[in-house]
Amino acid sequence: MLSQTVEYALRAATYLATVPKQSRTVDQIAEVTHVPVAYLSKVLQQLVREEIVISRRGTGGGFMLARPPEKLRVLEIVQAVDPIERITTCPLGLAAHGKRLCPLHRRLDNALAEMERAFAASTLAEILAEPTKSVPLCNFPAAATCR
Amino acid sequence: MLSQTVEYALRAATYLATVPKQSRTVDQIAEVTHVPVAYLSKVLQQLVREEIVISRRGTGGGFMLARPPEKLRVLEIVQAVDPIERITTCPLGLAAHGKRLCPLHRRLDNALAEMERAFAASTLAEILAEPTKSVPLCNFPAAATCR
DNA sequence: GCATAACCGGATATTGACATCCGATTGAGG
DNA sequence: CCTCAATCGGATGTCAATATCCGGTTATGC
Repeated sequence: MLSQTVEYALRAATYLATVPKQSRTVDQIAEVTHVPVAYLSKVLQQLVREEIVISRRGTGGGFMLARPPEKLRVLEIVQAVDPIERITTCPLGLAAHGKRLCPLHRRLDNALAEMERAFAASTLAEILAEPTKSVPLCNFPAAATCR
Repeated sequence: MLSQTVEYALRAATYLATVPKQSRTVDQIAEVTHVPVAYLSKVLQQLVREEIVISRRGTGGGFMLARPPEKLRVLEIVQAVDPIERITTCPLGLAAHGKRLCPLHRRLDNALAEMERAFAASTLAEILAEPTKSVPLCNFPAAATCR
């Protein structure tokens, strides 16, 4: 339902949000987020192209959020790596009819719209600010307690 | 986001709902729904196993809804062919911690829950009953007007 | 009981998502 | 300007989703 790539991108972004304005190398991010390092590198490149993240090469380089966590919504990260494709025309491969969807596809598209809304509703900052008492599992920077 | 298989299963089920208690052959269903016939056959077999649809072999056989359209929810068809996998434990591959999700995965799972809710909200009967005036595109049995 | 209609199940492409590898490029620091 | 650290980009490998094919099985009707 949600692609691995989205999951990886969100983990990376969430981690970077815990150290805003600082950069981390692919290897560092991979270790904390448990994402295969080579693939994570590709995912981060996508985030760079979409200007979610900024990269710097060379010594002391790495990846850094392009904006403060308050200004980064989960939806933006999803759309950057694996966009939610809304249904805008009848998928039956029919040419000559307008933009109106049949009741079935209207409902499917509504469900997709719900997803978008849900993802647009949170920023990375909100995710990190959440109290999340009682064993903050999978939570950064408490990653050490997570294994 | 939604798999082809789900799309195909829903088209087939929606079509069968327009002729409840009657059976249609794979070829008939494939023609109306514009789904590749060989693959549709596999999808229908899945629906048979999940008791969404009943099959009969031999002359006059085919596929038929197992229940009246009022009793068939979109969600059931989705779950039959490509189940929505809710996030029940931290996906970071960590063994020794409970069932509690971190804020990030809590939100992702909430989005999945929204999808489930959206799909559970409609029955096939409701989809067919919708007024859908003004060129009922992609709509059965007006399939002829659809091409 | 034979011919025909239709689904069933297994074997086999094909395609895109996921993943790896490595040489090229860029930047920092002495 | 040389070395080292790090990303970048292209080539390649793997696997599950999609899709096809066909022989086997079951049911109908004569």
